[in-house]
Amino acid sequence: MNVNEITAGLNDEQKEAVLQTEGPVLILAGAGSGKTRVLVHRISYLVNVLDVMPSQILAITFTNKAADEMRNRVDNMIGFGASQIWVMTFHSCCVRILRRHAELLGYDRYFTIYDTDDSLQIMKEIFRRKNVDTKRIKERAVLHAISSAKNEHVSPAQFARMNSHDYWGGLVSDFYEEYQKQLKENNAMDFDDLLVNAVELFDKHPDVLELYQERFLYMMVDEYQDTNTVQFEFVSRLAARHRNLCVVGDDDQSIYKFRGANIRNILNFEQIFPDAKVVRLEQNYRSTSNILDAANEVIRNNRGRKSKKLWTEKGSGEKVRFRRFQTGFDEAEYVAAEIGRMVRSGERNYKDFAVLYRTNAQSRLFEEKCLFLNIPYKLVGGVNFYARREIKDILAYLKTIDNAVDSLASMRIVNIPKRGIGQTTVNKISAYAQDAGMSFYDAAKEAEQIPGLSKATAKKVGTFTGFIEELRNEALHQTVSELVRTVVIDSGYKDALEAEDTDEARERMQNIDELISKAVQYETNADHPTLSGFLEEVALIADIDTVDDGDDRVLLMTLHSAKGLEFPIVYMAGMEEGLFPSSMSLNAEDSDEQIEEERRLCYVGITRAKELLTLTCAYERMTRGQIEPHSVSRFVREIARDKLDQGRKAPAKSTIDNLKGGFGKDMRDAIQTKAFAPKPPSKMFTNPYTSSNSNSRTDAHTKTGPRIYDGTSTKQTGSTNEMLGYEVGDSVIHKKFGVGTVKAIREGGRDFEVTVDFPAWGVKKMFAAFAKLEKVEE
DNA sequence: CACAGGTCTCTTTTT
DNA sequence: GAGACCTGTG
Repeated sequence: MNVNEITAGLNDEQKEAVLQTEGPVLILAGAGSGKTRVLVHRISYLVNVLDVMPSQILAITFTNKAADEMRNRVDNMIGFGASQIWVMTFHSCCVRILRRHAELLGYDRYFTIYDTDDSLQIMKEIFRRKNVDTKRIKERAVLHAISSAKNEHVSPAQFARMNSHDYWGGLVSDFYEEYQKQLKENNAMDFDDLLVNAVELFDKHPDVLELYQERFLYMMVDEYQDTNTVQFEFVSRLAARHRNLCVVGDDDQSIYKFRGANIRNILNFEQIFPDAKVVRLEQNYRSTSNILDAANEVIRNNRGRKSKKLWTEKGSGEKVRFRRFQTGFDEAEYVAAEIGRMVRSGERNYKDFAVLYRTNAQSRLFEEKCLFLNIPYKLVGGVNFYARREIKDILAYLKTIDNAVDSLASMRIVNIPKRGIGQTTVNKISAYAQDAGMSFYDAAKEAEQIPGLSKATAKKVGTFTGFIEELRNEALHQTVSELVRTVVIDSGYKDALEAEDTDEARERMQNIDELISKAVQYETNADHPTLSGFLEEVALIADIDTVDDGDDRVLLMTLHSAKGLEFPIVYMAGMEEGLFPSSMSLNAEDSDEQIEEERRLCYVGITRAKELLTLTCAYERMTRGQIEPHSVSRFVREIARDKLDQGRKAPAKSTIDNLKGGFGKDMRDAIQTKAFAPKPPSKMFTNPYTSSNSNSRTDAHTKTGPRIYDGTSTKQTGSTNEMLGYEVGDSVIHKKFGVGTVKAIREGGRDFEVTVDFPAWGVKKMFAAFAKLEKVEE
């Protein structure tokens, strides 16, 4: 490949960014300006034209998904040798380096990586030991303070020097030190430590730093606006020698301040590197001009930006739509129904759509409506797969096998499944371990010597440690996936779950099966699969990384998760003051700054859309179980009225009225479901775009179209239909099991026990209030 | 020691 | 509304 081939199809600025390989380079890449493309072509140019060895190139991204995508495109473009290029996230890059040199920092190479939940457990233990009243001081607040310190690369000692003058500062210094001590004893690092320790390694061992400085002739950092101070230090130390550092970012898309991102890294790049070349990519290849205009109108309300004006050659496209609904239910219903309609009409696939919102809590409404309308979706974020209890349990076994020093892991599983080892026993072992300066697991191995433990108890503990020792032997000649299977079966975990015989237990078992497939996947992909390697990959995975672009489904996710992605059709939901921008930002002391960050988030959201963008909001929304009125987000108002397609105004109808009338809570719940369910057209909030019900009624494609709630049925008395909205013989939909037929309804106390036959799951008995079944028309 | 039932707290965003 | 934590009982 020659230069012309590599730069073919690039615009002048993109070409410049590709060819400007020497020295510091700042690429200010507006949304949708083709920055990934530039980076990929730049790497190709380095390798194919300048004959740089692939192993001398380091490209850093924030998410695994971004790294994978870049890796694939690089592979396709340069082929042989591409795998030698380090395309990694900050965290995985640091881990890779730290594994190799962990001993120099007093860790061993099998160190474990703690997630936020693990950190919280450690902090809780410290609170207990120090007898701190958790009502007055929150563990999470302390952890947050520690994390901020780490992001600024402030050590416990430095922190103490700077902050010990007041009570809070003194307390945090104290806990910071203790927390670090605890982690080190467990041979564990948290997310922030990975960066901090990598930088520490470089600072304390110049020879190691030199090794990597020599190696990486060319470095590229993506999403530079979201780097924090340690990340900056990491990068700048590595690049100090050859100074071929190319950073790509957009200050308008800086949305991770809460995580320590330091926007000055990008704003001051030219001060830090006075000889930096600056390239601006301002042509947008993603969105129509209407969408781009809306984005520009919103973001221009921020101050202190790098001057930048995105433009496009694309046509104007459709106007940005704005729709306001009575409730969040109506909003979700509208969105889901419209998606369903557009897919059924054949103009779109499900994967063309994304629904973006500010908070994860909003996802439930959309999930429910999608299920209801049989729309395939993938929910990104929320509870991470790897944070689920059963997964953490199994991983704790693996961690104990791999790194017996990780006391958090061994304490977690010593009585899982139940072995008759209670809290008292755990405390005694733990105290013994503390005194002897050993790990929990090592102390457990000496159970019979621990004072206060009965013979019988010591024997139970011995069974546990014996089992772990067996597993260690197995680990020597079993693959990771085999080992997971062995753990699940031999520990009795599987039997315990099966004995429970509940839906929840079955779901947990399914998750474990999924973990096994992930292990298999890891074994096939990794060059040298190891247990540590698997644990590491699993620890650093983000939910967005699991999105497969090939699947045909709607994506539901937060605005934060959507960064870096694009979709033909985007819905931004919950455009309301107090939700977006969040009330937190409105009430904060540095409110102005925080609102600017929210505005950048809004900008990110708008610029995800290629063809059609719909902003939605609700008059009233249920928060904390309470319905509260909401006004339209300032961000919507910042877009000139004539640029918005506002649909047709509809009369407001308060759902609160529907709830009045002295019902008990159960009754109210039952009614509430109905009140929010699709209503007959005559009663409905009518907007030309929400009339999905009348459409789907005649739509032959819909096998399980939306239920048309018959308002007259409330006039009947005493029937289950009135109470539940369905009766024996009806088809109902369940959140998890899908559509099934009601076989029986039995009144039991305050609730109904409903028997439903689900074709895919068999016959289930469930309580109506809990199962939230909804009738579907056949 | 295990479990059930009640109480309290918290919801911004995440590698 | 959901999850963690506490408390009392078997």
